[in-house]
Amino acid sequence: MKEARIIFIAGPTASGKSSAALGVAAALGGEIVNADAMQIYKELRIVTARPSQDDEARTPHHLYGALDGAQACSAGRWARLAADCIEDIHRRGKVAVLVGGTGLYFKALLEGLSPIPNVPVETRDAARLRYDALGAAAFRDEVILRDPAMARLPEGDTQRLLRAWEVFEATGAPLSSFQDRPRDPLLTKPVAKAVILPDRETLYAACDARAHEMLSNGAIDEVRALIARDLDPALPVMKALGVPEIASFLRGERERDEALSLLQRNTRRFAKRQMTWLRHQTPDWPKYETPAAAVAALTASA
RNA sequence: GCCCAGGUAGCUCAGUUGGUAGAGCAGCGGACUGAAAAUCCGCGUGUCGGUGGUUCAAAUCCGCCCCUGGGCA
Repeated sequence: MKEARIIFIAGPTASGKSSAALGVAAALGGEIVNADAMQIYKELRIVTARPSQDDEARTPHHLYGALDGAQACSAGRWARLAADCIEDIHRRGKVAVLVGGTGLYFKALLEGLSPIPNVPVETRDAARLRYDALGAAAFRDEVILRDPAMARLPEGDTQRLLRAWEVFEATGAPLSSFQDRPRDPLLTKPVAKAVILPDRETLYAACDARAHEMLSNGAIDEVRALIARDLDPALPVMKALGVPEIASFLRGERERDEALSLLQRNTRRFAKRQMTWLRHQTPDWPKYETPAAAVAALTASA
């Protein structure tokens, strides 16, 4: 592990991975790179529980608040940004500590994504229009006609059906034909990995506490400001946990307490999904129950 | 102490004239290839308060006991 100058720390929300990253970076002389799909947008510092300005002042942080919410990030885009960051950090002679909860992002960097050309925004919009025009069932039929392998997708899986449709529309080739090709990893250097998987009860309590704290510490103003921008509701930033819940409170559709318990529940469910993903998709990553244990393991042989 | 009303899933409750139980919420399991904090798929998880009795059969009927509300003392 001594030669690993890239460190990945993954874990569900509220598992303490940010503090683990700080610990590792401090011990090894590292810089931190965000691997979280929502913390990359600049609008939501509080709602996405980004590292504090103090933390950022103490240790260099990258890809936090790096993009405007008016644009959509993607696994591919993030992976390229992250690869560049890692290169820069290494040029400075530091260790790159990547930390986040978006498993797909780590996977995209580590294993690469199938080589699919960029789909223009217009095509993406066209997919949505087509979906609205045809309805879920007929849209799925059309996708399967173009790419029979997509028959595995249930009618309700709008996001993947849209993706299959737009890739065919943009390239004239079925999505599965790209997915069958070998992927090109963006990283070839050795990586030390850790997954933080806390006890379920502890994690849920942390989720609840975090949501509560957010709401009393500016999350509402933050979401109000975001809404004022009047962005396309389909944009990722508009779907960050906390945005829909708080927005409905701001519209007067529910009480503050209701919004809080809804946010708490949704946060717990999200954490559960992350745990499932991490359990099954990272079989060879060492698992730790606490951030401290992960830090200890990652810095032990350094 | 007496009189009511209740004790059924983690919670709130349904449960017709007796046929070993079901909703909502919570929860659990799983999938995951460029919007992944997304998008989906699946699953009732139960000493029906306890104990005797009636009955072929009791969450349902009867007795006693325990517990929780409320009322009267």
